[in-house]
Amino acid sequence: MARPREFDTTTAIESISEKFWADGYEATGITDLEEVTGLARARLYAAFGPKRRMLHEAIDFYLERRIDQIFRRVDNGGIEGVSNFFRTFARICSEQPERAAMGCLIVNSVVELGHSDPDVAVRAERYRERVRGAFRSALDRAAQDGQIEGDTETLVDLAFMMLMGLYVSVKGGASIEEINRLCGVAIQTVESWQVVAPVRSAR
Amino acid sequence: MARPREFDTTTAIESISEKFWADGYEATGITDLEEVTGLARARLYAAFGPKRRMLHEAIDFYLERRIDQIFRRVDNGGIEGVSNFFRTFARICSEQPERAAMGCLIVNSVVELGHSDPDVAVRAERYRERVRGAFRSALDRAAQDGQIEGDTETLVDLAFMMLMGLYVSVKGGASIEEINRLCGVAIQTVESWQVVAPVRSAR
DNA sequence: CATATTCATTACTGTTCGGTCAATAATTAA
DNA sequence: TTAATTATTGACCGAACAGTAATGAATATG
Repeated sequence: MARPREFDTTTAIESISEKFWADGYEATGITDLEEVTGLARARLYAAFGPKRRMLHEAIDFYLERRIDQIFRRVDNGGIEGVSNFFRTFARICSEQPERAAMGCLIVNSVVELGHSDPDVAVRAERYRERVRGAFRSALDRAAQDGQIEGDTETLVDLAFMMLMGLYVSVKGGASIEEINRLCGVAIQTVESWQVVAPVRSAR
Repeated sequence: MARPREFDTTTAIESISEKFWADGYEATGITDLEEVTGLARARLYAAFGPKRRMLHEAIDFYLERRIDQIFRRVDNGGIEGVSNFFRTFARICSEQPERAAMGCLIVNSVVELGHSDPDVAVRAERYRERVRGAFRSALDRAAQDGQIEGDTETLVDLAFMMLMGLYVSVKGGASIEEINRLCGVAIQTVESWQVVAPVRSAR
């Protein structure tokens, strides 16, 4: 081999990821990516390929370094794993409102680009399965412990839909009060799944 | 006044609305709008102003002619009003999969553009209140009829989050089976709110 | 030390973008 | 009939777009 690269591709992708995350795919120009990375466009193209590839790499980074980390705390966490996730969601909205208002890079990308780009679609599927998988394993554990009864998959569906509702809401600029209320409903819903006694609990 | 306009602005806006709806704001060029309307760009600009205004008009059309119509069937509809809404959602996904995959123009716009554009934000708020208002009035009626007990607003929140979850899912290219399952969960959830007897019902 | 290979830099490509303008046509009010 | 007003037309901006070619600098291996 020859001359080594003078910048770290991972930190570059991290910056790119943040930009796409904050502004969306079409609204982000290569010039913007030059700014946030401090790299000339030719360097970006040489390292990552065309703009779409940059998005794909950005999503991969986001999946590995954000989503996976967050949902590791949900995995096998029982009812609390899921409810605490929504608690954390609310907390972040309070503590870092700007960041929270960015929503989720993958949800944003999917809604903006639809399912026409197969490379985005496959990553969206990976995301979906990571998130749902975390909910599922947490609730399976809960079922195993006798914490809940009934069909786990239904509860996974519900948790997933509620999460998407939250992402759409924060992107729409919902107030912190509203987000807190929605998260409260989500938490309350999740906790209502818990069997408190030998007798089935009410809503 | 003077020379009358040779085209109907409403049908033009309808076409524009469909294009933004299908492809998103940034991905839609004025050239695309010329195509779908059959009008030269200068005519579009003269009639509607800049591109952003065209989106605003498109959203207004969408609000009045799509959203309002759909949710009129939910207003004061009781539990059935809400559950039937989700049933209709599932049916449309089966019957018109392409159209269903477009999701919701306003959700799409909000997720793509965020809350930075105040003219989009105010329309998003109007949308939110129309949708939630329909759910609320339906559930208020249900409470009035003794069909449900407990806090209506919580149920409105839940219905809204589930709907957003569905919109994100269809945009992400979820299979018809998956959509049917998610709608089933939504319907099941809504129906679980119903008090079946003098005794409180289980989940 | 030579050279092959990769990287960095700068300038630049052609295209498409949103938006406008001047000229002409059509209409109504006076 | 004329003056005023508005709509249509087609060409036309400058700017921003994604992407590239060419040159020079750095380094690993022979």
